[in-house]
Amino acid sequence: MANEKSLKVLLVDDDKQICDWLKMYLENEGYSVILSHDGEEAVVKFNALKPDLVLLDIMLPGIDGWQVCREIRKKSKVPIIMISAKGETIDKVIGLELGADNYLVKPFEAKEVIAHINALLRRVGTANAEPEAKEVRFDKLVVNMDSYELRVAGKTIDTPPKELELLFYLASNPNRVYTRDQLLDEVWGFEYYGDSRTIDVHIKRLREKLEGVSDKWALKTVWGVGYKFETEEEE
Amino acid sequence: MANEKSLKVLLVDDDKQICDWLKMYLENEGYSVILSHDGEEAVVKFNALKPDLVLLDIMLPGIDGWQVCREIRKKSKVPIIMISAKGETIDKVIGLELGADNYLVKPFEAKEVIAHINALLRRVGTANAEPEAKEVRFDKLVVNMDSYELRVAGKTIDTPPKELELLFYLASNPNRVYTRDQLLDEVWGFEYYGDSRTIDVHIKRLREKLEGVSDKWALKTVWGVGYKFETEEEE
DNA sequence: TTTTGTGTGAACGGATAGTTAATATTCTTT
DNA sequence: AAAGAATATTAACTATCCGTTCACACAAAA
Repeated sequence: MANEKSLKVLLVDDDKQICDWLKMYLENEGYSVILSHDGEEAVVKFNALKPDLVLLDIMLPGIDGWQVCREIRKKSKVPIIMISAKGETIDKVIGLELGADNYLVKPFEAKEVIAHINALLRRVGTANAEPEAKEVRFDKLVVNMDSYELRVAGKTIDTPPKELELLFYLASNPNRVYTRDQLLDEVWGFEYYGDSRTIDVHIKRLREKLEGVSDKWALKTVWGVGYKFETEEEE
Repeated sequence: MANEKSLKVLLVDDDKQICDWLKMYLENEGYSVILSHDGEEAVVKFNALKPDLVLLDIMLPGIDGWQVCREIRKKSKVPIIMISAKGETIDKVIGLELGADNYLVKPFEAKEVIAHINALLRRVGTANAEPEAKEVRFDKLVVNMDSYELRVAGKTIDTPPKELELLFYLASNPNRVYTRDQLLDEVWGFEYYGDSRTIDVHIKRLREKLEGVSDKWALKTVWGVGYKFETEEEE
């Protein structure tokens, strides 16, 4: 059950009371919630924050929910659930034809909304199962996290998971220094508590594997700070 | 945008009047409709006819809609919309948690149902875009899921279904690692709860059957992660 | 030099996978 | 419907891997 969801939900409704109420329930379910009380702002926040799902009221000051839905659909297939006090069939049909995935009529219980969100994300999750290959490439180096493979000069090198994850993380953000604690948080996981010298050992083993392969990049120590994947390449 | 691809909808409801009424509207929209008035029959028809979407009433003679939903979800991710006169939140939540994609409360207008069907199929459509290949081939290996046959170097090898399904799934996405949980979700069905060690045993038996056949591919263990079908072929 | 931080090798121990066999379940056959 | 066969799952045990820690050597700053 790998359902660690810190998924972002954009909640758009001019009724601030409902917003706060729903926000509480959603956060309680493990979602992080972005609030917006008008259409303009909703579109801006959507573009900026790339939420994983949108809860969209129709009645909004300024541009209405229909319009927001249209705007979002121009660029994105993000799951959209419309929520509205208007329960007429024609409204539902319009909403769904505009590209919404569902239409819930107020008033509703929080449980219901959450169940719908979960169901929709479950459906989408399977659909978008494999977006882009998680892979970084530099001169003679390929780290692929789909196949958990490290290839150096075309040759596959057997590498334990933690080493690979560490290398992938560093190489994903080249030239940026990370402290040992940051690496433990990011690669090992937030709740992990252990000796930060573990990092050193993994770095050492990676260096052995990558020794003398290329002069275009390297795992560098930043004394007193941490480690970085250094490169001059543009990739 | 009436997509004229004659998608099959399985409509399960014991109320024959509603069935006929909905059937008419659906066919008018270009869907072909399979009717079923009880749970047993629904499951049988589902397995036999592989509909593209299921409309499922809860109140049924014999096994009820919940049970039918569970049965279907054991094997398939087909879109399911529950339709019921019961409008309680708890019913909706249960339905959605059982794996349904949506829940509509009777009475409703046909337009609404159709809009929901279209919306859901639109959402799923992106996923099923690729016509599912029922056969994968690699050097000396053929896995055919129509005939449920495994052929190795031209020779048919008797293989139990689960083993074959597992191999097929892995080989369909070569070089990609799947955790045991993912495999249980994808091959066994997402509502399945079981010991992930089961996977190991199936892998072992597959390896016995495939041992030494080709050096162009292999079932590989990725330690601490899961399994993958590894190959360098372009297929 | 002192102090603090890093490199390195070895070793321990827990987590993970392999394997076999027993049990449960499903499917066939009568 | 019951018995039997085939398959799937679980359980128990073993083998192995690799993540972690420790100790000490070494390097950099002050």
